[in-house]
Formats: sequence, C-alpha cells, structure tokens
Amino acid sequence: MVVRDEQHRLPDDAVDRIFHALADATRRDIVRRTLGREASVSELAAAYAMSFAAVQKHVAVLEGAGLVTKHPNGRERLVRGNPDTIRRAQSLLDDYEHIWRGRIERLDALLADG
Amino acid sequence: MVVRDEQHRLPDDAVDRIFHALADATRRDIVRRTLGREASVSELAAAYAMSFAAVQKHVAVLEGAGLVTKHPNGRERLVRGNPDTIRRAQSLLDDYEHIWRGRIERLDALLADG
DNA sequence: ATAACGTGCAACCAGATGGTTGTACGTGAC
DNA sequence: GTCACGTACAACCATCTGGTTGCACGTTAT
Repeated sequence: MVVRDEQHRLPDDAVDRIFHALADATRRDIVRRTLGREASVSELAAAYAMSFAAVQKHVAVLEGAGLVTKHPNGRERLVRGNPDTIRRAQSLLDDYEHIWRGRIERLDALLADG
Repeated sequence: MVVRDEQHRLPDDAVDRIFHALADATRRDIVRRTLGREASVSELAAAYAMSFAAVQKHVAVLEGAGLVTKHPNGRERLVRGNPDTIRRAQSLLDDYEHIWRGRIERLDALLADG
C-alpha cells in the first residue's frame, strides 16, 4: 500500500523562505493586512515609514515564500495573503510538537516499566 | 471585568528571533533532535558538515530565541528543545488563520445579505 | 601532573539583507 | 496628447549572517 503523503513535504529552502519571510515585523504586518483584505502595493507602502521600493521588496520576499500572491488590476497589483502557506508552516510546527510528545511518552513508559 | 491575556503577547523582536532561528535547516534539525532527546553541543556538532564553532553559533541563536535551553553537566552543556516556544509560534500562526477566517465570514455574510 | 575533551569567544571574511535614490514604463484621468 | 499614478528594477550602501581559524579556560581521564 502506498502511504499518502499527508503534508506535501516542502524542500528545505522553501521552508527557509517561509520562516525568513515571517522573521520581520513589517512583513508579518503585510501578511495580516492582506489576509483580511487585499491591498495594492502603494496602499501598503502608505502604511509604513519607509520608501515605496522598500515595501515593494518586502512584498517580493513574501511572494517568493508563497505567503502572498499578487495579481494585476488595472495599473495596480493587488496583494492577497495566502492561507495555504500559513497552514504549511503550522503543520511544520506541529511536527515538532509531535516529536516532543513522543519523547514524553517514552519517558513515561520508562518510568512505568522501571 | 479584566480580560485575561490569553496569548502572552510577545514583543516584535522576540517574534523576529523565533522565526529567524527557524529559517535555517541546520537549526531546525537541532531543534528536532533536542526535542526528542537532549544532546551536548559537541554531540550536535558531530552531526553536521561544519565546524564546532559554527554549530555553537547556531545553538546560541536558538537559545536567544528561546527555542532551546542549555544546562551544564560536567564539562558538557546539554541542549534541550523548548516546546513552549514552539507553541508560541503556533499560536502566532493561528492568529493569521483566524484573520483569514474572519475575512471569509465577512464575504459570506455579504453574499447572504446581498 | 599532564594530556585530552568540551566549550566559549574574538577576529576575520564573503555574501545576503534591508534600506536608499533614480530611472523607465504601462495605465488611467483630463 | 499629456500628465499623474502605480509599479518595476538597478545601483549603491551599511549592517547582519554564517561560515572559518585560533586561543583561552575549566573539567575529566590517565
């Protein structure tokens, strides 16, 4: 029987990009905003005390990590948060929790047996 | 009534450190290992194709983020993964999911009313 | 006592990161 | 058609990152 790959395992560098993208307060804020409601790049830029180009770069990093998508709308590009990638990150953290629980169970078993 | 602060909100730079620490495959591997079973720094260093000092730095980054703790044991320092910080990160990602769900609900309400 | 082990820390280096300004170009408004 | 708007991209710069080597120091083993 072929075991179904539940969590389409991501290559290391994809995971690197996701967590790296989340390791910046401005980028996390952009994700929050665009998960709630899509926004153009200049709309986003207006919200932060930095140049348009800087915000544009942050959006590019998020897009590279798959945390947002961008689609053209007239002369604007609308940015939309991508919940799928958030869930991928969650499932990665879940794995760590599972490992830890496994350790605790082994310790418990050891105590029960001993 | 005082509302209980459910998710001890972390300052931005603490969150930065957590995600930054997770944005490296070697560091994620160290977390995995030490969640399952504690290990000395040199034990960890032996597992990777880089110098002892490099691994030591990775451990320091993880410790600074609260993802592992270190405690002395004779001449060794044992490194142990910290599930609490993992959970903090999970709850941060949960927030994003909630925001997204909120958006969908608003959209649904709009469709139902319209 | 001496040697080997485990760790910490500083100095150094190449490359990535996060910001800037300036230029170019398609789209929309007038 | 012209001008303003929204975006993209390149060049530049200071700082951070992730690796290296070398040295110092406490602890364990012989």
